[in-house]
Order: sequence, then C-alpha cells, then structure tokens
Amino acid sequence: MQLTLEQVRKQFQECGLKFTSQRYAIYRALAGSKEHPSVEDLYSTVKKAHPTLSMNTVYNTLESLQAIGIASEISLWHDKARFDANQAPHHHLVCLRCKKIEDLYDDTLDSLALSPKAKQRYRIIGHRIEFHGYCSDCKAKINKHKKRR
Amino acid sequence: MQLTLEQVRKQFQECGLKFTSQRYAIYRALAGSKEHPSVEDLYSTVKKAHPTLSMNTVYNTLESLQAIGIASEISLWHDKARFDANQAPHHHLVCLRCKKIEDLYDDTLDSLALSPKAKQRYRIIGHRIEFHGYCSDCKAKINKHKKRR
DNA sequence: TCCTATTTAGTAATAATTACTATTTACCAT
DNA sequence: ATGGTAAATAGTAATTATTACTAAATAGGA
Repeated sequence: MQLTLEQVRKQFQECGLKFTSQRYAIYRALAGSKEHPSVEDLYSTVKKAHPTLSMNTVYNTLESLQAIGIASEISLWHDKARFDANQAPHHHLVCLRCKKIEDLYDDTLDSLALSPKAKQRYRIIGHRIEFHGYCSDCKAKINKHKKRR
Repeated sequence: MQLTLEQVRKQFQECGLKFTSQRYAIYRALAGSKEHPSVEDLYSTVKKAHPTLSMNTVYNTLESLQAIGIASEISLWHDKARFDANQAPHHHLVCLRCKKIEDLYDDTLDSLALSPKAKQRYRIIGHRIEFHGYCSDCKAKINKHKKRR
C-alpha cells in the first residue's frame, strides 16, 4: 500500500525536509518491494531511472524516510554482530535511544502458536521477540527534554 | 549460568574441534557478560589475559561456539541494513539457510501483553517477532540432503 | 614424545557505512 | 516568475566490520 506522490511530498514538507525526485524514487522502490531491500538493492533499482544517483543519497533518504515515519529499518542491530551464550528461551528489550539490549524472561511469550498457513510456509525452529522502547535511563532523559521546551 | 571448563571441553571435543585456552576464555567472557557483546567487546576483554589474541580468533571462536550450540548470534541480519516501507503491524519469517525474510501478518501476535515488571523497566513502543526456520525451498533441499547419506 | 591437522596471529583484502566538499536544487520571499 | 539561500546531491575519500590468506604454534591422538 504505497503512499501517493502528494502524500509523500506532504510528509516531507511537514517535517521541514525538501521533497526531491530522488527521495520519491527511493521511497517507491522500497514500498514496491517485498524483499526488505538493502541500501545496495535500492541503489541498483533506482539508478536505472536516476543514473547519477549516489549511495550517499540512498543512505540519506532512508534516514529521512525513517524520520518522517514512512519507513523503518528492520535490522535494528545491523551495525555489528552481537552474541549471547544464554541458550535458555528468552526475548529482548531494545532501547531505541541508547541501543542497549536487555534480556526478558517471560514463559508466556516462549510458546506462541503460529497460524496453520504460516506453518505450511515455514518449518519453524524457534522465535524471538524484540520489544522496542526506551530504557529507564533514556525514559527519564526524554521526559526532561520534553518539559524543557 | 556458565558451563564449567570440563563441560566446554567436552562440547568441543564431541564435535571434533580442539579445545584451546583462547576458546575457553572467549566463552567465559561471553557467558559472563549481560551486554550481548560484539566481537570487538570480547576481543578487548579477553586481550587482557591473552595479549597476543587476534580478532580472527574471536571471529573463529564465535563460529565454533555457535556450531556446537553453546552460543548464538542475536543480530541475525547484521551483515547489511534492511528496510521496510510497510508500517502496518507485522512480523517476520527468517530463513536460516537462505536468509530470506518474509512478512507474516497475524493479528493475534500484534497484541502481546508484557508483564508488569517489564513495563516498569521499559516504555515499550512496539514489538516485532522473528520466527526462525526454513522456507519451503530450503526445507526441501535439507530433506534431500538428509536422505542422500 | 612425536606427528599432523587444526588453530592462532598477523597482515592484507573486501564490503558496508560514514565523512567531506563542491555543485546543484527546492522552495520561500520578493 | 525570479532570485537567494539553506538543504540535498554526487562524487570521492576515510573509516569500520568482516573475510581471506599464510606462516608459526599447538592440541591431542599414535
């Protein structure tokens, strides 16, 4: 369900960002894909219609799209690999501000029933739930910031 | 809950891998941390006791620890950032073999109740569930492989 | 204790991301 | 509609994470 050109333009302008043909083309390429594309994927696709496109613009645009809330990065921890020796079932609380990852133990979350049609598609080995939010430290800092202005 | 030296040694040897002091030290550093450390984090920590340690060994050891099943990478998609313009609530099926990511829509998964004590710790904005398994293509290939031997 | 295949350390190569700068452009004020 | 200006783009360079390669060291069986 893509947004129209006018809707995208509006989103950019309401956030004080400029609306450019590159930005729109990148949005279209992303919204039109079911592959959860990488930066490189989007670059290759959009380059066909915008031969002078630079990687930089793709990176920049993806940040803007996230800032205005019409796209998101699904690989939250992509910057570097992160490991865990804890093999017991557990889930994670991820702080969107400081990137801290904390463990969450909750039996009721360990056994999620998957719909039959999903089970047909995939042979599921396990699952992990990422809760996104703000840790106690960052919660406090954000409130302070809000009150100040 | 760390494994003892003898337990770790046994795990390595049962898989035909050699047990080395570096490997044990890296396991201990990982199992002793609550920070979900990166390769660099582990390198810095273990370097103190093993001054000649190389990054390579850390990478290598982390692969081995995963192979023998006493550690896991929690950042499944860390290799490159992946994006999505779909802002509707949904979850992901990740194929452990071909790394494909497919969307999963399931209303019952969209509203997970978090325990009160977790809510106190974090202000949660949302959550996303990653199901890990094998897609239909890879499922078939794995079965074929099993039958062959 | 010796042998050998594996592992390690060190360096080099590759890939993803970020930083920097001159040029271009969107869009506001005129 | 035009011009001015701050922001965006393109291109290149720098940085960072990861992988590849090789000689030296070592675990663990004979």
